[in-house]
Amino acid sequence: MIHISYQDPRPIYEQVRDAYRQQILAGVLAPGEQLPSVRELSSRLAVNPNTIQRAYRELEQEGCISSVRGKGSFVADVSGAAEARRRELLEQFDQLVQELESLGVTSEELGQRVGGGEG
Amino acid sequence: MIHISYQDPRPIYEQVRDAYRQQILAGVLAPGEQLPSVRELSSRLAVNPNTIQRAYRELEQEGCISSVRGKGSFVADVSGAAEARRRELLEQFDQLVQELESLGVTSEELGQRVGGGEG
DNA sequence: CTAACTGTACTAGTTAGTTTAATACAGTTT
DNA sequence: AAACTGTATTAAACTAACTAGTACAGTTAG
Repeated sequence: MIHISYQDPRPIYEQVRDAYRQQILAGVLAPGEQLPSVRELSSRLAVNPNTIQRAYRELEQEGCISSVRGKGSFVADVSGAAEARRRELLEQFDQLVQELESLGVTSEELGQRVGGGEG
Repeated sequence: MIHISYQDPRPIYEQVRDAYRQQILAGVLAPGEQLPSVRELSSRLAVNPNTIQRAYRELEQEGCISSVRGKGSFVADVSGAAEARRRELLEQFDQLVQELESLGVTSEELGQRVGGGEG
């Protein structure tokens, strides 16, 4: 299940969309697996069905899910969407590295940080 | 000078605030240096003075600038603000690394990426 | 002191985005 | 036929961002 927070400044539909995208692209939810229906999820999260529908619509446009009238919404085959997301995050990564280095953080320090506990 | 974009979904005051914060903490603008006045910058960017004032107010709260009634706004001594910003960006960095690794990007790949052209 | 600059505060109105609400239609399944 | 599914539409409420106008307070140059 996913959670939403009213403390989070992001709109609800973005929280729902981002939470499912993360789980789907990470493989937590397998291709073909069914998502809760628009009405059921809106009821569980105590928000309006339109809010959930917007999240699902954007997930479908991204290629993360496939919605079929009368049947439901299902996790899609996401190789393409995963690659697009990877590129997007790597771009953010490069920008972040650049700003951190302008603040005096060294490449070595960042390298150790991604390495975890290897060196 | 800084630029704003009406294509950018971020509010104008955030664009102004973030642009100056970046330049100030990177040392592009030296401590003591005077910023354009609220009225002058609002005129140059063709936005309302209130919008600029909000950006300046937040920069002052962050410790990046110091505003004095009647005199103007000046770049502050930013060692504290820089350290706070560094911590903030490193937290974002860690989250980004975690999400990238959940997409199958390896630590090695990210390490090479921060290193630039060293390997 | 006056004029022209500076930051700051306040109120009001507009606009855009988010969310809710209610309703309706279309396809699937039992 | 009934109960589920996604989808579309319209209206309203609410909030944040932005604009507009005005006013006040401190500084500086004449």
